[in-house]
Amino acid sequence: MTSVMEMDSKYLMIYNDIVGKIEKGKLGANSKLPSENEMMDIYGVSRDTVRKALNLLESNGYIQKIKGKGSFTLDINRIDFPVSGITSFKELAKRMGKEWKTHVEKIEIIPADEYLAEQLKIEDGREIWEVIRVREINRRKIILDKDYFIKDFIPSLTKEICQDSIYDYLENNLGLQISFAKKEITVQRATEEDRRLLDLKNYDMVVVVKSHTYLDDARLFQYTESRHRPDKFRFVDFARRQR
Amino acid sequence: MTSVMEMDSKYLMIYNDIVGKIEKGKLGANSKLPSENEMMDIYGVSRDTVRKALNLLESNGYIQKIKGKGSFTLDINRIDFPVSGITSFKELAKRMGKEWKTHVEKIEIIPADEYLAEQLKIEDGREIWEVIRVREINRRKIILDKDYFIKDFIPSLTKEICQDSIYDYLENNLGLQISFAKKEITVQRATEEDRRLLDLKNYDMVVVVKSHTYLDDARLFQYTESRHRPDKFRFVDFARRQR
DNA sequence: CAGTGGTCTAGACCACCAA
DNA sequence: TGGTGGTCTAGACCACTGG
Repeated sequence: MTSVMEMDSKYLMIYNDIVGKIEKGKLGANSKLPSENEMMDIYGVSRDTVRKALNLLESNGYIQKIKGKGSFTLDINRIDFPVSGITSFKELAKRMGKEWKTHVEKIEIIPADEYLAEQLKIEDGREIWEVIRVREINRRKIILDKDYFIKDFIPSLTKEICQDSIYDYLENNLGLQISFAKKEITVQRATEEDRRLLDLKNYDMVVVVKSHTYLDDARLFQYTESRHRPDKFRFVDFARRQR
Repeated sequence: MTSVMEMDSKYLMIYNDIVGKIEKGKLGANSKLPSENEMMDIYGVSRDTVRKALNLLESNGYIQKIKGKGSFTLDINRIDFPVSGITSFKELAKRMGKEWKTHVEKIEIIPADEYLAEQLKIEDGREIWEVIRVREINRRKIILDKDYFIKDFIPSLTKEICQDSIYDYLENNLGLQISFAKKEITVQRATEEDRRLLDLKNYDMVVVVKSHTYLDDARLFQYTESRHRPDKFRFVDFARRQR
């Protein structure tokens, strides 16, 4: 209904400005950024605001701050497919610039069985959406996505929405704010369903990414199993050492 | 030489205090934390210091802050094997409380070949340490770790160090500060070496985790390939949605 | 409405680094 | 030594939640 007012804060504007410069190559690898004091003048903000932007850049792997020396861009190749984080297939595919397609195999309201009820932390038999989609990249069916949403959050769901992006619909039409997810990556024997729906070649295993996704107010609303052909799976992560 | 003075800052003390309460179960799932104003009194610090602690808790998946309502603990099961982040096998094994053992297959100084030179961003032929270790858990050889360190950072290396924890040695004896890493997870066909050194049963694939690890001052010093038996591999991640 | 977290400011002192 | 980032403070205004 109401369009979300996108009022970016100052520190986010600085963050986005520098991210842009890094990704567009205006700031090469290992460049020294202006000091925090200089940035105060450049952007006309307080030091704390500058620091908020720099901390975000650091925790997202764009820069490294070194006490007494300054902040430096990292030469990590951030362009290459950071599956880490919460990103919809559509967002990802767009970034990769590959030819892609989604086949919607099933959209149905079902009562939660024991397993799904436990995953979604609801009572047995509560109504949930089951959405099964096959992702095709470069004309090969490579990913099988099985999504389960608690019905209460999503009154209606159409094939068009599922073919485009469900996250897009949730965030821009229903006003739901997706906030965080817990993910688990394992490797399993392929099921009959995997073999039927995917182009598995002669592989007998699939990579399974299970996600529990939560809203802004910490309510769990989605459980997903994303099943990938092993040779086409790649997960890139940036991690900082915990002291 | 000099023992590192561990002077924790105020916000880290608050962070650790709350992490402890959550992990010891003193703060159950979905508990409401005191408000930021209350915490100022409780800990006798300024609001900004409280907020730094809370932001750390939030980005590490311990709590969720909700505007106008408060901060709440998440019921995410943080005990279960968070392979995410940078953690040595020893640290991990200790946490899991399983029976484990490390077999050191090889410690050698070799000249970097073309591939390793590229991975470590050094010239061909520069001296590097090659350390090959097999990790045994519950009497099964499950992980093959192939580590490569730039020799300049590590003058000497012994079997004892490799059997214990190289990270421990680097941080506590050489005074090197490990800071961040870029990781990539893929699945590959098992090599002859994998089959020879691991108990692969009848699996013909392995999960390969490649890491580039960097020091505090953003210098790359390590490249690692960690090769896992597929059924024993599990990677758990906590991710926040990027706005 | 009072209380909450989100942002921003101005100023202070410290530890580290390079010259 | 002067410049850098790291921590901490006190105060301000805002937007959002609840009763």
